[in-house]
This record gives sequence, C-alpha cells and structure tokens, in this order.
Amino acid sequence: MRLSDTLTGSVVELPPPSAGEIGMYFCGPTVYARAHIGNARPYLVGSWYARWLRLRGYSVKLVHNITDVDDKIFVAAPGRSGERADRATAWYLDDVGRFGLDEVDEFPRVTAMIEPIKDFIAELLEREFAYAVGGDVYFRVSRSPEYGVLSGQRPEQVEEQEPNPRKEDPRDFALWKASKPEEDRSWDSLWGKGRPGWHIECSAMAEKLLGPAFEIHGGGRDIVFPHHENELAQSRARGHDFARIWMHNGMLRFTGEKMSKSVGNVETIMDVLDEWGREAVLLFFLTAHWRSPIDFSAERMASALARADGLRESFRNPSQPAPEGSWERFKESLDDDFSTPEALALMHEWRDHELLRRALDVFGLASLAEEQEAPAEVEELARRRQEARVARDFVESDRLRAEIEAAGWEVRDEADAYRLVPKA
RNA sequence: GGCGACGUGGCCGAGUGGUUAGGCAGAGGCCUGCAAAGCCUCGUACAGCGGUUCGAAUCCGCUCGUCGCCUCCA
Repeated sequence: MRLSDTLTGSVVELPPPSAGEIGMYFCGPTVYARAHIGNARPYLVGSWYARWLRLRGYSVKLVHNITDVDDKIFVAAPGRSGERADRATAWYLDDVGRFGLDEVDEFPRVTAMIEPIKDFIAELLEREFAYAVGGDVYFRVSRSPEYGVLSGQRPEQVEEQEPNPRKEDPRDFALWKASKPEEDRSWDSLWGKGRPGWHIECSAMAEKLLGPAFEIHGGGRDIVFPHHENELAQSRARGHDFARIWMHNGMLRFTGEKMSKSVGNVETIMDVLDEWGREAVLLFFLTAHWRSPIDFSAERMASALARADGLRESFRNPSQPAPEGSWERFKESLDDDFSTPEALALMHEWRDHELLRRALDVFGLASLAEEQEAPAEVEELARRRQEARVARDFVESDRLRAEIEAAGWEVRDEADAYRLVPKA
C-alpha cells in the first residue's frame, strides 16, 4: 500500500493490515452556508480510501470534523451563530449522506470539544509554547525549530498579515480568541471568555479521538499552510508525533479558478446532486487522481453521466469472464497511491458481472449493477407492441413504442423477444 | 518575489527509454421493419527549444504557460 505524502514529498508505504488501527482524520467544513461541490472532495477521498483500506483488511477509524464556531459564522448570522451552525451542520450531513458512502465513524464538532481544547492550550502554556495576552492566547512559533516542514514555507519568509501588537512575533497564531462584543457565543476559560482559534481544534480533536499519533491526515491542498502547518507545530510541541502521512487532495476548479465562496464561483453539493445524480457526481471525481486539480463543468458532468450509463449498460448484456488477473490489476492500481482513473479504465474493459459489481461497490456505485423491473402497465404496452410487430403492423408498434418511451422506458428488440430498460 | 503541483490527440485521462491504454464525443460499417443495444473499423497526440542515447512523451537543461499556497478557504 503506497500513498503520496505531503510531509516527505514522496510516496510512502503504509504499515501492513495487522499492524493495528489506521487512524484517519480529514478536515471538514466550517458550517455557515450550504457546502459547495468542492467541499465534497476531501469527504469523498477520505471515505473512498477508508473503504478501500477496510476492504483490504485494515481496521480503520475515520474522523471528519465540523468547525461550528468561527468568524465566518459570526458574520453570516450575527446574534444567531449557534442556530446557524446547527442548521448548516445538518445541511452538510444531509448533503454528504446522499453520496451513500457512510464510512465516517465520527463527525466531531468544536463546540462539543471545548474542554479538551482548553486542556491542550493549558499544556502548551505550561511548556511555554504559548503565551496569554489580553484574553488571547498565541502559539509561539519561534519555539518550533521545525516550523515549515510540512508546507515548505520558511518561517522567516512568512509575511506579516494584519499587524497585531499583542503578538510577540507576527508569525504567531491564535490558540484562543477573547470574545468580542458582536460575538454571541463564548466559553469561560482561565484566560477569560472566548473561543478556540481555528487550528487548535483539529490537534485537540484528533488526539482525543485517534490518540496522540495516527496514520493519515487529509484535507484540501489549500489548507496545508497555515492550517496544517500550525496543527503539526502545536501537536509536536507536546512532545509526541502527530499524523504520519499527509494526504492533500487537489482543488476543484470552476470557471478557471478554485471554487470558493469568497470568489463566488460556487455550485452547492445539493444542486449538483439534484441536477446530475449521485452516480455521475461520484464518477466525475473518480476520473481524476485525488491529488490532481479537477475542473467542474457541464461538459465533464455530462461525460460522467454517460460513463454511468455505460457501466449500467454493461449489466444488460451477458456476463463474460474477464481476463485472468483482472482483479489483481484493479487492486494494484488502488494500492498504488489510490489511482482511481486507472481502476476505472480497467473496469470499462470488463463484461464480467460479478467482478464489475465488486469493483463498483468499492466506490459506492453498486447501484449501477441493479436490474430494474418495468411497471406492469409498461410491460403490457410492450407485450401489445410485440404482438403488433409479429403481425407486421409497424405503425401500431411504433405508436406503442412512443407510449413506452413517454413512460420512461425503452424497448430493445431481440431475436424473438424484447427487453425493457429504463430510458437514460 | 518565495514555496509547490502541473502541461499527452475535440474533451477527460493512463503510460517513466524501443511494441494497442481506456472512456466521452465524432466518422464509416455489420445487425434491425425502423430503432436501441451490441460488435467491427478509423485518430499516429505527448507545451517549446536544446542536450544525452542506436532510439525519448518517458532522462538532463533552459524557456513559455496554467493552477494552488504564502491572507479566511476543503
């Protein structure tokens, strides 16, 4: 099992299945609005990979966090940030639930983890990796000689953002933010009323749910710096290792740049699923390697939909044994850095029902392998059409075919029979 | 400016030294009452310029271009 790793910049080997549980932590969204389709990528990559590892005999625990307290939420719903966060959390769970993968073991929320976060901060203060000032607590970057190992950013070239006189060093980042008058949610702490900074939550929640060191930490490429760099610094500041492998997925682009709410080039998961269906959406993501950027467009979605139909079509024709070693090749393509484009290409060559069904199930696409029964009234129309055909009354038979099609079904004539399939 | 990813035929996307990737779209054919599905045939691509080599999409160098990060962001 090999996987590209951001930290080492190379492809690394996973431990063998019996070596214990694989802990996986994938960064989830900040919940303040309906999530867009780009937000779905880490969820899908994490879920698919966990699913594959489980099929390969690994024991896996997959954690996907929800950031439900943050500046964005305060801004989006002044005075009702808790309400908004709860609603947007439900939206998100609903949206990703529609993918039908169900591999995530826990969706921890920051607001339910305040105590472990405070404990974490307290320990960093004790070890002098942090300092409290005016109700804020900051991480002291100068105490981390390795700072920058993950992103390749050199500490001295990290530019100063908004000048903040409370910081000892402009590179320092907030672990705890003192409550502001316009913010309607805060928690008591030894440093005053406030709430956690963005980065500390993941360090604390990962440790709480996966232990101090775990296998794989995932998320979008865009959060390598500063988010993951900071997490790594915080966690290592406590004297133990953190994630061993960092799995960063490529960005989803739309209209030439990264899809993001701040740019405004957004399509929600909900809308895309409504328009194209889950199978097409899953196949769309599968056509690109998880590490590569992927362009969202109607053309590519249409192509993914055609692919879904093509695979479904494979089950309407007789099964033919796949060449010797087919499953082995499929397995190897996924074992080797989880190359879904390669695995998909192999599947397209198969006419072997059992093998195909098994492969589709790896990606949550077993629905493509289901037979559908036509309703009785459509069956009746088809039966009458067949009679007309036998009687060579083609005017009547074509008329009946139009009726069948209007009902959403397609007739395919065979030697002495016919077959009904749902219209694409 | 710094760090990183990448550039393959109309669109996606494998392929890391020499022999067919695959899919989608398109063209022609077989089959069919007509269709659909299926099957067969058809594309000689690898950003550009140098270099190494008997031989490069594949190795080396340079150039150009795209995207991401360096600031909230999956």
